[in-house]
Amino acid sequence: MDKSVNTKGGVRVRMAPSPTGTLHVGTARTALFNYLFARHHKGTYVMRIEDTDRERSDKKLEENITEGLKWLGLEWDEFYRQSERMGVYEQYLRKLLEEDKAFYCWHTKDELQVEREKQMKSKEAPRHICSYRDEDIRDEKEKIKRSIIRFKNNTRGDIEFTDLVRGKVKFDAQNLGDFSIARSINDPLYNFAVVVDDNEMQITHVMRGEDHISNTPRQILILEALNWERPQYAHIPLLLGSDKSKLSKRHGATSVSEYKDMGYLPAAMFNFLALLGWHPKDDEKEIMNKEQIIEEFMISDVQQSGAIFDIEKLNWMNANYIRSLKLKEFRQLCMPYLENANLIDKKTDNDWLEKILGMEQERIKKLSDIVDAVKFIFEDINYNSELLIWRKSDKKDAAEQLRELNAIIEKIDEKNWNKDELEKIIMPHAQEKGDRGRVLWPLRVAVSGKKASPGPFEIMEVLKKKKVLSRIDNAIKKLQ
RNA sequence: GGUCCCAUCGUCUAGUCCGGCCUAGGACGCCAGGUUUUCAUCCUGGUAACACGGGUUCGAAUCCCGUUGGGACCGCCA
Repeated sequence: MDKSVNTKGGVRVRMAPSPTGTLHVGTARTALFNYLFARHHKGTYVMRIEDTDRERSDKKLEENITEGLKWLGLEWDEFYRQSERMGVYEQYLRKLLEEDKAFYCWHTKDELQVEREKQMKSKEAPRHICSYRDEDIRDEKEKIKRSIIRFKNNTRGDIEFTDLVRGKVKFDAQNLGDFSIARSINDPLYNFAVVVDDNEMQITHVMRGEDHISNTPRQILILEALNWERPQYAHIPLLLGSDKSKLSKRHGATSVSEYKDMGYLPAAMFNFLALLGWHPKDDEKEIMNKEQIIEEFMISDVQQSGAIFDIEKLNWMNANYIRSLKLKEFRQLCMPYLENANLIDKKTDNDWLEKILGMEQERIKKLSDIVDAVKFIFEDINYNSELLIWRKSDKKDAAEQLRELNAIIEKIDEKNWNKDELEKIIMPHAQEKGDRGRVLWPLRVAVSGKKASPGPFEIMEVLKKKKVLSRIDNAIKKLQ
């Protein structure tokens, strides 16, 4: 199996999304592999919007795709839109027609459907070998209007190509039939537009999802009819859902924009997606930045089987990236979520906010988690009084500890109100009791209202004296 | 149904091309322990896989054949 990559003369790759849906994470991963390959080989990365289907293409979706790709950091070197290149396709379509390598077919959709079903029933390969393939209707305007253009497939035997991730792959050309290449002379179909563009844009390596593998022989036939050179192909395995079928809506979020909104960081997504189907030579380090990944990426190391999109690992990775954020960056990233939840507004003090966020930075997995995590600081808390009781103690003791704390805290000057000072005063007191939990647990629950939270002193600092005292009062009341 | 692709822990994978270093390594998850008032972090340890059957060979996760299983595609979508 020859999987050697020919990069002589510089590589040119393309990503070719179709604006008929939002940017799917699977598409993003394929785009990422193209990007990695281009950057690794210091080649050119072309972005081409495949919007030949005018009815289904949508500018809004195109924007969702380009925004998503940019967000991930996959910046391109050249940009094209197929809808703006219709003249180019027409030129080559005419050429094929003139050379009798393509023809008009006026079978109706219904006729084709019936034919297909019949073939499937009789265990044949579904294909259309057109009975009109040798008719010349050049001058019959009406008939042309009802026709589509098909490729006249006279090839016998196998079409073989070497796939960079799979090795040799071959298809029987006969099974392809006279496949369609255009709706009309100025309305090309996918397979045709791709071949023309890949040639015009001098694409050296076609790297796309495995679901395109069966299009490859058709594209090879077209390109050979036009006497063009073949690019090298690499079919990337699909991204799968937990049931091992192609990742789709029913498995959960599939759009890059959804993950962005949930608060996954682009660097984490980049890293995670790169590791799905590819692995660096060095086993140990999986947290890698863009430069390291580009440096180590080899298309020949790409896995041949599909990879399941495992949200658990993404969460772990994202938490990792969140933790490594500078506090200020973290604050800026969190603010939209907090504003949205009406927890903060333009007047909220940034230093104070950073203290709050700093408590939770290493506890959350994605930015949107921050809202629930810090809500207790901003809003009144509500909890069951049972929660106040330390596991080795009882209700009476909890109330007693809180009363003692109240007296101590009352005396602390607001000027010295910070977590270090608070700890310096309260810790020795807790230590005296022999079991720090007896004091610290009820205190922490009283100020947080939660079973699990940051430490009491940090919380007290941001809550300020007045609120702390009132929360402790409340807790004591709850215990009566 | 036809064609093509794939097959190592639950998941992502290393090892496969060039058979022995593999009593199969790493990461996520999970479990246990340590640190901590709790949670998270951090540290230590553990759990768990070569789909099956034949062959080739002194020796197979690795090569060959078959079986089984899974997936993708089969449009006047891309």
